[in-house]
Amino acid sequence: MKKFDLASADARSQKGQFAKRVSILEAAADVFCREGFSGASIDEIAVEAGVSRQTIYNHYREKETLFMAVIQDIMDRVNGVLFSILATFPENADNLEEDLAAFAVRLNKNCNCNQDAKFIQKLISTEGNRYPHLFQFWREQGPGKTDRALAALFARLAHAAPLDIDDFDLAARQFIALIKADLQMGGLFGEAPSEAELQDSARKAVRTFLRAYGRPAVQTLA
Amino acid sequence: MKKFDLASADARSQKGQFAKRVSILEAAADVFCREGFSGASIDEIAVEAGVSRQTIYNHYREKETLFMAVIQDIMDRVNGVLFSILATFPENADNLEEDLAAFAVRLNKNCNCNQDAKFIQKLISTEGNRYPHLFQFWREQGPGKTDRALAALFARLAHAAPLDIDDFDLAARQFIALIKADLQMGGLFGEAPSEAELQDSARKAVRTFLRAYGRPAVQTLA
DNA sequence: GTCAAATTAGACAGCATTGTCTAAATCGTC
DNA sequence: GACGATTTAGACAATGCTGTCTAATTTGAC
Repeated sequence: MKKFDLASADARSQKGQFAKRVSILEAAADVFCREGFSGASIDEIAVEAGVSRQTIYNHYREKETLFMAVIQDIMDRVNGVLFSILATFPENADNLEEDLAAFAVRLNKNCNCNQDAKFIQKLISTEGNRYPHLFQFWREQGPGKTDRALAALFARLAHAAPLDIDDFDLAARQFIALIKADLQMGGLFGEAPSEAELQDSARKAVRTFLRAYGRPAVQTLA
Repeated sequence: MKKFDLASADARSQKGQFAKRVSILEAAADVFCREGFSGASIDEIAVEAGVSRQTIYNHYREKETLFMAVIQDIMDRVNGVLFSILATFPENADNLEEDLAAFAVRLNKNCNCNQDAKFIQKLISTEGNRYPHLFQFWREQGPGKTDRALAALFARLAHAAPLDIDDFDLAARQFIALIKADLQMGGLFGEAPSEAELQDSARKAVRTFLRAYGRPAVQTLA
């Protein structure tokens, strides 16, 4: 919310049609997310974007086009962030618990407690039935790909770390489930968790994960 | 969807204002869930309930009253089912994995893949911000209470079973997270999982849970 | 069968919204 | 400063929705 306001204030003061497009997309995301597709009015979006209604109709032919554009825009952004974070998955066992917990914090912060991520999650549940093809795509490109990618990363890690995993896909899904366990309740509209809570929650999740999947560490023999 | 249709068909053929109230509540639930609060029209609800629009206004003064009644109705039902299932939590360690998995299946089937449960989850995310007090209530009476109740049940079980749990609340949250791990993606609008999938998923979740929290079973000494 | 209560269909006002149109104002660029 | 493109404010028709009203019909109980 505040993020969008600030951003659109920026855009409002900037020049050029590009800035207006951005401003509209952000305001639209905000309003669609608050009110749902039918509840959102173009006028409201226009006001929040600091733009006239007609401008919106100039850029996006109709309400549905705008909606699609918003979804597409945010999906791209979320996916980009997601895969940049997957790239930081630990590769060795030097500080396994530490590294996995830090990774979990990054994942939660940027892909679960994120404004964009909340938006997608919410819109999936509200308008998912209305636009099956769009969300089919999201399902395959987003969570679907995440699970498989994470499974591969665990497989790689298992070479370097004392992990006893026989089903990497399952382990990946369970890892994700565990690190989200404490965030579920706050859900989509609660207050965002603090940094400390994120750290603590991730640490506990990883600890449980490693108790289930970690082989007893090889004791230093010498 | 089909469930509601059948139910309202029943109600339509029955007599009495009670049957009409039920029929209206069910149709309203269906339409609110499909369309959201603003997207749902009273006319649509009336048609689906097999009832005239005016009758709806007779029973529930306005749209918002009807909405509240629907939520309240479903919340009661969901909570009832939920606590009846919590009552079936295993008490001893005779068949721990088996019993926990069966419990997980019951929980998933009746509290996660349920029509009512989906409804509440969806409405929480769409209208949660609009009616904070209502959903504050849900949050405390629903998931909040579930977590604590389940924590107590694990504490009781730990007396009889070889479980190494130091934070029962955490374990309860993680148990719930794990048994939902495979259902997350299908999410709110995908096809319902088959019985076999439910069994399999629950079994794997419980296995991981017990690998994390189960002490190595005491070998029969004699 | 009678009578009161509940239900129905339909008309209706009031309002919000979408999307179009136009004429004026503003912007970016040269 | 001039000119073409963009933006703006506002009016506008069409539509759909809520909630009220009424008059006719059906239902349930006696």
